[in-house]
Amino acid sequence: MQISDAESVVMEVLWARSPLASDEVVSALGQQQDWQEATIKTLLNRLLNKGAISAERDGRRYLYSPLIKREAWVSRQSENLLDRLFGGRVAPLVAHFSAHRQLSQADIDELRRLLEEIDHDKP
Amino acid sequence: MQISDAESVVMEVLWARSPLASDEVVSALGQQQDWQEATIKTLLNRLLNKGAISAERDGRRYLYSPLIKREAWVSRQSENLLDRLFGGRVAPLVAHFSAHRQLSQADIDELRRLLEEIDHDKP
DNA sequence: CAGCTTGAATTACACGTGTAATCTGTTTGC
DNA sequence: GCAAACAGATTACACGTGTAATTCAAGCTG
Repeated sequence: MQISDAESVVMEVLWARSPLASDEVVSALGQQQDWQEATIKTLLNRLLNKGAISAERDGRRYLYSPLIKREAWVSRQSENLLDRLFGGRVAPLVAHFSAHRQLSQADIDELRRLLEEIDHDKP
Repeated sequence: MQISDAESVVMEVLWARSPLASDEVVSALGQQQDWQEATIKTLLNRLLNKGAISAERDGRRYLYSPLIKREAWVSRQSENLLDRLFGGRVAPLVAHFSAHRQLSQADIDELRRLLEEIDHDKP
């Protein structure tokens, strides 16, 4: 199942909190997105048809919840990019960022901690 | 400038070796891609119109070369994904992979080497 | 009961993209 | 010189997407 860019913005709202009625989604997006209500309704509908979210009746309206997990979606996206751009390897990606974007000291520290953790968890 | 998925496949060929005539691109893709010649011609043309590649006349045909650098394109793609999925931070991305995909020992070693290198280069 | 209001569903429409087929103009073989 | 071949240019066409407006149905209000 494919989730478009605009749709993923709506998904993020529902991943953050759910279930939500459509007008709650609208107001959650009000700040950051310059969309008409109708646009958001369309996106909710498309997500519904795709089976990415569910709708539970609540009186005269629906409450929407994600059906797919953010983790799964993030995995698909990341692996896709990793495969296409870095031969499926993580290290070259990190190397790329270290060459092109400042990795903050905090980033580096966190990565180091991560690596140790991983090592300890390994049998 | 936006490069679509199909277009990027053609770009990869030209990034690997250039300049190339269209039929060379076709045969380079013959193995991995199941496209008609006409399709590849279309993609070359679109890339040309977008200014992503250049065409230098060579007798009755053209030789195509990339105008944008792979590095730049990779950067845009990666930062875009990182921003959308991981709040723009590298560490959470690595954490995600370590949780969801086996990081091989080779990966881990390489990451560790990378971190040391970075540390030494830092003032 | 007859509108108003309000959610949701349906319809709209332009644009990029994937995937070609066809046309056109030059070159080359007879 | 004329036909065949071939490279590039133009045209095609369906589908997803971004971005809505319009319509429909069901309560709510006076």
